[in-house]
Amino acid sequence: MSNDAPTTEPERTRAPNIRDVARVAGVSYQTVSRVLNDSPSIRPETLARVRAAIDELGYRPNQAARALVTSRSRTIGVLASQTVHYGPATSIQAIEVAAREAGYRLSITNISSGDYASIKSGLDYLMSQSVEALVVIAPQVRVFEAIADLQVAVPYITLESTGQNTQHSLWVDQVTGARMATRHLIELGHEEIMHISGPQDWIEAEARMQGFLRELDDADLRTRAPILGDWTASFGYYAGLELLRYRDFTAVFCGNDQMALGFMHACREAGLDVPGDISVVGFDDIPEAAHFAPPLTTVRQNFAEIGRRSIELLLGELQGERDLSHEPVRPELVVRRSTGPRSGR
Amino acid sequence: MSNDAPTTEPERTRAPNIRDVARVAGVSYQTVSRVLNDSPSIRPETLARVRAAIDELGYRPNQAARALVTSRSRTIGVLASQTVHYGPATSIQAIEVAAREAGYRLSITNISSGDYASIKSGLDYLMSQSVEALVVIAPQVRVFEAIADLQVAVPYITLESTGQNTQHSLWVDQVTGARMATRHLIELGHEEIMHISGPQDWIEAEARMQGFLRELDDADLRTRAPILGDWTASFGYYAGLELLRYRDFTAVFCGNDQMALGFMHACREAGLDVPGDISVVGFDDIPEAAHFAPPLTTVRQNFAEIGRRSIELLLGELQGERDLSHEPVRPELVVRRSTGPRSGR
DNA sequence: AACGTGCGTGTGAACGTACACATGCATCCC
DNA sequence: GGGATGCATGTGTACGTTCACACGCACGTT
Repeated sequence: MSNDAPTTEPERTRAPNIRDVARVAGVSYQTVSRVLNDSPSIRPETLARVRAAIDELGYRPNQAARALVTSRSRTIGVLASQTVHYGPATSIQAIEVAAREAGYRLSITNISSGDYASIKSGLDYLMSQSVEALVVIAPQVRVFEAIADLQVAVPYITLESTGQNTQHSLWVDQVTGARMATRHLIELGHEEIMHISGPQDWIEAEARMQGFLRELDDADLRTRAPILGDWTASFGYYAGLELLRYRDFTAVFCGNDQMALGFMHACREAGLDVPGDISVVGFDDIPEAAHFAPPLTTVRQNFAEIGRRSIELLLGELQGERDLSHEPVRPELVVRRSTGPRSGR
Repeated sequence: MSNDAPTTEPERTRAPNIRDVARVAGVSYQTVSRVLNDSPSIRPETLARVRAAIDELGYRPNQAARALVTSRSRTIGVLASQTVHYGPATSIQAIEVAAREAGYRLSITNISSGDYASIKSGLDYLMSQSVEALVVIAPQVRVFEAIADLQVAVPYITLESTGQNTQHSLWVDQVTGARMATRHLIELGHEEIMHISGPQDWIEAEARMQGFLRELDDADLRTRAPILGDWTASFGYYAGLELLRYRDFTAVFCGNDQMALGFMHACREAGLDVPGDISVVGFDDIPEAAHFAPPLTTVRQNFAEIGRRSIELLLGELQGERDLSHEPVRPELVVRRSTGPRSGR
């Protein structure tokens, strides 16, 4: 049956072993193991022989076996919820780069919904992979319950904060960011300001809303109930169509850039000028925001920085450092052309 | 030093074993194993006892040990390159959902750059994780060399195609999509059409460019050298500023929606109306495209569908199916308001 | 000359699980 | 009524690796 050309094909039945390598190199398997783990005490000559054998056989260490005996997977778990979004995706990218540089890999799992079972299942999977540390980019409130319930035994960090779990959190100060955005509008003379928020069970959405409300409060301006959206441009559009029927406001602070885009679309359709008639501020500063019509004033979050630092902290904790002092990352207001002084209506 | 409250903390030294569970349940470890693997022949009573023991100990099967002995990881590897982009991210999301439903998990690795070493390293990692199948969403040309060189022994599928490796590819027909976009412009009377393309080593970019050129050729229209961009809105903007100094064209086909956004921004700054003075078509139909100014005519790709089907095919192949007949997915032209008849200049 | 010391290397165990096989027991058929 | 059959469960072994320890050897020291 073996119609294959009778080349040097070595009976492809099973992947080469550490012992196979040892046999070829003429050493014991332990010596091979030492080579793999960069042991210092090994003769250069032996090292070369082993390396040659590895190449010859195309040997690749079996991670499962290694993980089994060491209980170290050299893997960092990521629990995410919306990897399609620009922010999380950017953070994850930075996390991967930082992890890779430290010799770690990522195991990413998405939770399908924000409910408890889904979160627990995702966390469960990561723990059973024996990840050594955990980054949580699933900004739903229930995540914290799940982490507590499962008695997560590895260092972990969440990329958002409810303000209570600061020890294990690293976050862009959303409240401050929202206040900056709101103050900017106030300083331009706006007094009737709307807020289109994200979903209520998102920590960021809640924080941005709080910042908005507090800043208005401090300025003794009327606060009005924010609209609860879903982060999409479409929602911003339809919310805009609705809101603009009354036009009892001169500025809008949107929970993210996409909703701001949709809202500005609605403004155009209603024949209103941004910023002439209505000022709009977004949040996130996605790369496209600079090219909206008009270019969007927004609050920049350094997602990559957050990702990098989370790995830095986690790695430190893995090496026994206990001093996890970290401050919230300050966001930055980027003023473009979607905001202007209140029109003299 | 242990200042912890002396609660019922159960000597946290090591995670519970399959044998620990067996001891508690009063059965052999093999019986526990059977419960874990849904073996049919087990008494309901025993089953319940084992389940109870599992819950009591908080036992979680060790995936590394399991993978070691079975050589099955129940994991599908994903080699990606730009998970920040909407398309890949959407596909990955769909892949994860489909994989999860089939009891599989994902191991995603990003290649840091398009060079061979980076691709090989990523592929290497996935293979050493003993993934059972592979989805490649890294649309760089060199990926195919790497797959061949490493003699990837598991079923794999690439989410793009060079036209030669159709057996292992599942793809949206980019050429047809580009032709549809171009024909749309031609039918509107445009004769001088520019193309702002993606990077040359991206398979999609190349295919879209080919479609564009062929359609122009079929219509006996003048073809001109496409601009090679980098997919970003900023590139579209600066390319637009440059191109509009001459204005020797009346329509632009952009390689993706982001570049189209940037280009339209440049048009506004140059005081040109879209579509009055210049028609613009994008590619991808990202969710924001419907809210651009003006809403963008573009070519929709069903990224989620592609993701779903890739898992379907892979799972079929894992179960021995050899008939991997699959057709390229047809894209769809979405006409919005960024295109119009050629102005009578 | 005997001895500790360090280096380079080898031997036995262990990690936690699944598979092949063996066992005890009840049931069925001729 | 005795052997074949099926069910529920238990025993040995293997997967590929690392860790703790043991070993032999060439040093330099006392």
